[in-house]
Amino acid sequence: MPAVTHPVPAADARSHEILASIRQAFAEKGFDGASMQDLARAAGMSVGNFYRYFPSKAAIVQAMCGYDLTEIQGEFAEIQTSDRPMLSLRERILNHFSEESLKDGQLWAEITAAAIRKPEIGQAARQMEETIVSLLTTIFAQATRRPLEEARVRYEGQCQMLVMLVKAMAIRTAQCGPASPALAAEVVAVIDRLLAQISNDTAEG
Amino acid sequence: MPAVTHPVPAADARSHEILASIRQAFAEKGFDGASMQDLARAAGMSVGNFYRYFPSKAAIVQAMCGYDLTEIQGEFAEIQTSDRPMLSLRERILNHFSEESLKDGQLWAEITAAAIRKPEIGQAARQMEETIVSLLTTIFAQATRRPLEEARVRYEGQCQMLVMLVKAMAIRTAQCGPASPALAAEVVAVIDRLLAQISNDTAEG
DNA sequence: GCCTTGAGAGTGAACGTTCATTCAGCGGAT
DNA sequence: ATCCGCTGAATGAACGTTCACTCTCAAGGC
Repeated sequence: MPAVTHPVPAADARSHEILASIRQAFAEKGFDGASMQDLARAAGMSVGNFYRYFPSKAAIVQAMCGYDLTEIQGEFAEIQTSDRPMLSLRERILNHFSEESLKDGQLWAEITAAAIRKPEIGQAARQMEETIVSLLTTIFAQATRRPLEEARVRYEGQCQMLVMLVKAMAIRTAQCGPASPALAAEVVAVIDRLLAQISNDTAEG
Repeated sequence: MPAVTHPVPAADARSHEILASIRQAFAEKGFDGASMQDLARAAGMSVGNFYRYFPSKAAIVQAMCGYDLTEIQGEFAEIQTSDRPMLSLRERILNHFSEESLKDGQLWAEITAAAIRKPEIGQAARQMEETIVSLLTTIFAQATRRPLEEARVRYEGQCQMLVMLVKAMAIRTAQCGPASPALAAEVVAVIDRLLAQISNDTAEG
């Protein structure tokens, strides 16, 4: 197995399976609310064996972040190879609002709260956001035909705004149910304005 | 004492004192992370006595929401009686970004996570948001000289967007530290556009 | 003046439960 | 015979909650 530079290796298939099966239990009970017994039961194994995979709850969250991150990187790879990356990006973002985000929002609410309390988790969560910002930047650089470094400083605010908005919507959906059409329209308008602003900001004209 | 219609009376002075003194401890340890012993110690009293004021952790959060809500209602009252309510509102919103929001963001991250898990807390949190939306609506109705009912349906999306943005920024600040100037500029731009849009939407021209 | 009363604020030990964590031991493969 | 993946009972600490108790003090009878 190649040594990974991530803070948590956890890349093996079994860990992924376990992570997938405890995801819901973890989201429903929260970081402190979910006991190791709960999680082991959700994973369908004994407590002792569970400890062989995740020595602490923080490790679970870190691994979960890593897991989600690779998924997101895959999504971005698809976006980048599509023929209209900016449109494809928009579509994926809006997709996050309509479906499945109930579970995701709950999980992210928990992770966010835990990230503020536990430094190790905070680091993982922050690294996740930074990576997403970086992936967005790559797409924006491509779309505007600007060097990556220039795009980084030029679109920093927009990237962070996008990440914050998507996360806020996911959490809000988990808390209040699907957004009202009025709110959805407002959010889409902000996102569209933001993306259009970047699309019209190409180098050389 | 007059009967209050709020779900949680908790309006007496001693409860307020206790709430203020456990606020930080609660935010730092989280809903499940903070034990009743922790909270009693933070309040400077014995466990037994603490239970006389708050029979459960959910009751603490509910009372905390009620407490914050009256504070916010006071703020809105000041805004409403100022000579330029829309400007005053803008100022107050931006104020929330610069200062003190570290502690508030942490607390709100905790409350949000807990709100998804525990229905009683979810109700309190949702009621809080609804009240704020309602207060915003009142100001917007006044500024546009429209009847309240019309303003309610007309500005629903904008109000919810504002609440979501302010909360997201507070939580983000607690997690990542003060926002970069680029992000701050982006958020302020969205808010200004939103407020300007409403200011220019007066009835009769 | 002085004693009695009782209600309100406060205490902290005690209860049974659940927690994170460990580890002696199990069956099946080699 | 020996490894290996796995089990689940065991451990002590910490948990939420209760309760018998003390302290303080104002009211009221004598």
